[in-house]
Amino acid sequence: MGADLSRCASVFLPFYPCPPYPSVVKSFPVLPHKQIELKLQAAVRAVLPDADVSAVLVRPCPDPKFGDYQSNALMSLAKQRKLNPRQLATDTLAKLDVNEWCETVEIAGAGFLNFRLKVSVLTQTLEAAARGEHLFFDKASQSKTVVVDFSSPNVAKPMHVGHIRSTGIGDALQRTLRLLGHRVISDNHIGDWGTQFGMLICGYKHLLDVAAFKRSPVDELVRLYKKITEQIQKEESEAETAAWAKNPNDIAVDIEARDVGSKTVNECRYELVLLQRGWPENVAIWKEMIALSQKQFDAIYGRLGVKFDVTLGESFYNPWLGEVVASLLARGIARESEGAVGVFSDGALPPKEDPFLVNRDGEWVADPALVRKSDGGFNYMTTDLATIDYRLKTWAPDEIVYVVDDRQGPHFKKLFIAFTRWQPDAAGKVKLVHVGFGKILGDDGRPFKTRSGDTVKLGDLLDEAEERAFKIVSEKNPELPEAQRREIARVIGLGAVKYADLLPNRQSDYIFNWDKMLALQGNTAPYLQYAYARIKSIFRKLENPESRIQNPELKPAAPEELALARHLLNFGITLEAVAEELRPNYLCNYLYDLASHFSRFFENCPVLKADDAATRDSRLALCDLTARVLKQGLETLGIETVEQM
RNA sequence: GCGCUCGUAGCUCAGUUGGAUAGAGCAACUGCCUUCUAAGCAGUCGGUCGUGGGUUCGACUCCCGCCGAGCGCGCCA
Repeated sequence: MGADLSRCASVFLPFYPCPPYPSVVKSFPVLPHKQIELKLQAAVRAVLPDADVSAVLVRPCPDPKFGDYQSNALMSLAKQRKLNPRQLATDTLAKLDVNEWCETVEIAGAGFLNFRLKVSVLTQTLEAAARGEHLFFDKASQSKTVVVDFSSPNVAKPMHVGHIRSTGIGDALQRTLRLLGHRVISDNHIGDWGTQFGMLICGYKHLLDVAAFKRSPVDELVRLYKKITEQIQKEESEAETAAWAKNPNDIAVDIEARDVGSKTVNECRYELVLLQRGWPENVAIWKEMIALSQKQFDAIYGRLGVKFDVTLGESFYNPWLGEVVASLLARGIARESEGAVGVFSDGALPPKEDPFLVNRDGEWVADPALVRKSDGGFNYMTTDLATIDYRLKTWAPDEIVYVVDDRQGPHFKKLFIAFTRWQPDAAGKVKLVHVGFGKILGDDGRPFKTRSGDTVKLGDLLDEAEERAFKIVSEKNPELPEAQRREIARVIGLGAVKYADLLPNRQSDYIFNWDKMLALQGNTAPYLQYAYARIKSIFRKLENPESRIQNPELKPAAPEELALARHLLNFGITLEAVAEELRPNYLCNYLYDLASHFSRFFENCPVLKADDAATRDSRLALCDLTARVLKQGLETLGIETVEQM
């Protein structure tokens, strides 16, 4: 890769289509809690003109007996300023006029403000939603551009269970951000470059089973990789044994012998060099491997309904890597050490927080981020630096989000600091975020494998999920035609798997369990889908479905109706929290609560057989709104719904 | 050794700027299908939030010590 393509990256950038900026119509917030919040912030400013009111928030009450919404911001504000919290609350209340939306505001406890929504406001908000004016969330007041980097499988390897987390979380995040009106570029940074291609090409040239390769290319590549690895190990240990026999007293000899003793290792290195220098035969083989792997990735993404705006693998950045290292050297960010080039600590941070230092036996020693190996090859740190540079120049994002395993935390810490030192101005304009997640473990607490010790392929997992769901669907609804049962099973099975992965806090490891992952009871996707299907069933039994919900009047009166209605209004708060903290599980829990509220309503409040027409129409409208939020919420998690199940 | 993450009910996990009596699912037990889908609802049982201190009007949440688990720590990604 000798050509100097890289003096000014932007000149050479190929064109990749990416989503346009969404048109954001700035309007008054549709949700009452937001309007109360704005009023409250104004009141606080009136009392404390220099206060930062961005943390003055209005949240749902944990217990309805306190009211609908609360703010506890005044207590922390009072604490910071050593004021009496109740006095501050009283003063703020004097400046606060929320009569338009609330009953009398109460000061409670140490200084909580409790707001109780007027039923008329609740009703108006619901009716506006029923007319299609909103769905309980506001678009972001400021649209951001966010690059979401997720999934990133490796070429020549099958996607396995380990990929669900990055893929599922990343997809849910991109969907959430888009829903809130942000401009998202989802990028699949696939692993299509690296030393393993030396081995793969070597295997391809000598050991390829053409028929097997045609049948299942990735499986054959995995076999080749294993075969070559075994061969190398065998040759190395033979060389080592021979060397020991010859020279039993020389401790160093075995290491050297291993290194030069394997014919295959040298062949692999040679093939890698040929590839790196652009030898046509090797490049063609490499490209074929990528194309065939991509086909398999696409099959999985198709099933999962995951879409990427761009797929720019590691190799895409090859032309810039030399320039990156040269630039780092020129600016004194990196230096040479033992033949390699690395970014070292600049001493700006205390040793404990400095990712470029590591403590060994009480001494802080250098732990550099290598950007060029002593053999001249580049490291993934180099690629990642080039990638940030490219993304900034191409899309000018406000944020780049990496949905990657927590174990790579130290790498990202180094990467972000290295980039900031390299390009301080550019770095100041972007927020770089590592969205880490825990491991999937087996029952034994060790990384999850099949009984035979292999990793579980993602495709097999999805098959199993659909199969299990099909059995249940067939038990529950034997009268449905098979094609429909298959389709229901597909939606239920995939939904169960995705939801089970999104529900736990992403940071924690979780123990994989088939029954749990494919469970169809309790806090699971099928429970939410079931609530949706029950609503749809009501509408199927209605004579004139559309005519009844054109411009309905909402009269929530029963406790179950009111609780359901109030919960609908919290959809937006939840979506914002997901986008802010990049945690899709908040949405899972919101939707589970929504479905629970609906189930209670469904048990206690007859809809079609309501006492009078007005109540029936009001309840129908409430059902319709619940269905719309459930569908939208599930869709935002990447989960489909069915009309009947 | 050093660093990071974590430790909440028998099991698997939530717990939204530090906030009001710590929640759910599974498992166990008890009721509810001639009324819109029982993949459901109602209820019982079950926790000194690893442990000992500290900060605070208030701590599962923040700080420190200890115990226990997992992960990471120069030329793989």
